[in-house]
Amino acid sequence: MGLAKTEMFTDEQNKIALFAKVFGHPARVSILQHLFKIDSCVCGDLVSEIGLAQPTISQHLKELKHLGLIKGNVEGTSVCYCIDKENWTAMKALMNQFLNQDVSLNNDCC
Amino acid sequence: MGLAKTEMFTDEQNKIALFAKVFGHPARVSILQHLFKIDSCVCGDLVSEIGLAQPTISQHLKELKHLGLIKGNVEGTSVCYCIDKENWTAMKALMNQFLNQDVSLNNDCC
DNA sequence: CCTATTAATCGTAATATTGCAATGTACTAA
DNA sequence: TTAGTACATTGCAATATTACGATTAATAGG
Repeated sequence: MGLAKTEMFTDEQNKIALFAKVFGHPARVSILQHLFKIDSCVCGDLVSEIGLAQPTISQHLKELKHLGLIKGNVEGTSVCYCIDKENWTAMKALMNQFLNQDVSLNNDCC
Repeated sequence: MGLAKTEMFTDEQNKIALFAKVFGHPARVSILQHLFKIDSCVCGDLVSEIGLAQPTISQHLKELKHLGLIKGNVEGTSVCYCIDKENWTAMKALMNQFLNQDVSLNNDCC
């Protein structure tokens, strides 16, 4: 199928999965790290920095933008992309809640 | 293609992507949350709890196990799955490092 | 206007993921 | 031994993802 049955899960579970999915490709991890590092960016930089073809980078940027994690505005012939701080912070809170579930329980059956 | 070019990224980036990918499906998020909640589990519980077919759950468990996030031992006819605390903690550290990148920079170009 | 530059979009091939029916395996109980 | 239970594996159909060449759209500079 290749189609997740999202209707049987909670909104929270689906939201966590959506964010995680976008981090599930090293190119997008790399793009985000680069945006944090240089704190302002254009697409061209990313193409030479990362080494994938321009349409491929553009597509990854689109996915990140679609989830609201980055935003971009046109600056002449190039586009300036950067992290959307507000949405990043909200995403971080959601993910931390999931990741920081209490691990110190007594499930010593394994 | 459908094939990520992992060789052009750092080990860290690939590792983050691998963990994120496994969280990129709501069924696996749900399984992990359930394992945390009841703090000991068998597969049958999950099948009735989550509502996907038994082979599907089994496959998701396999992926979680492959990354070391859960472990399971056979208990008679059933299998007891639970969170692998040590690996979970290590994964958490890696993901937090990625998620907690400093957001308070002055990228006010956007 | 014409041309160069930059990035988005389209189209498509290769591969991966999801889900499940059918089947297999391993153990338990009678 | 036989039957039942619990889970894993196999095989396959439907769909999604990744990557990129070719093209398009938008802007800048002459």
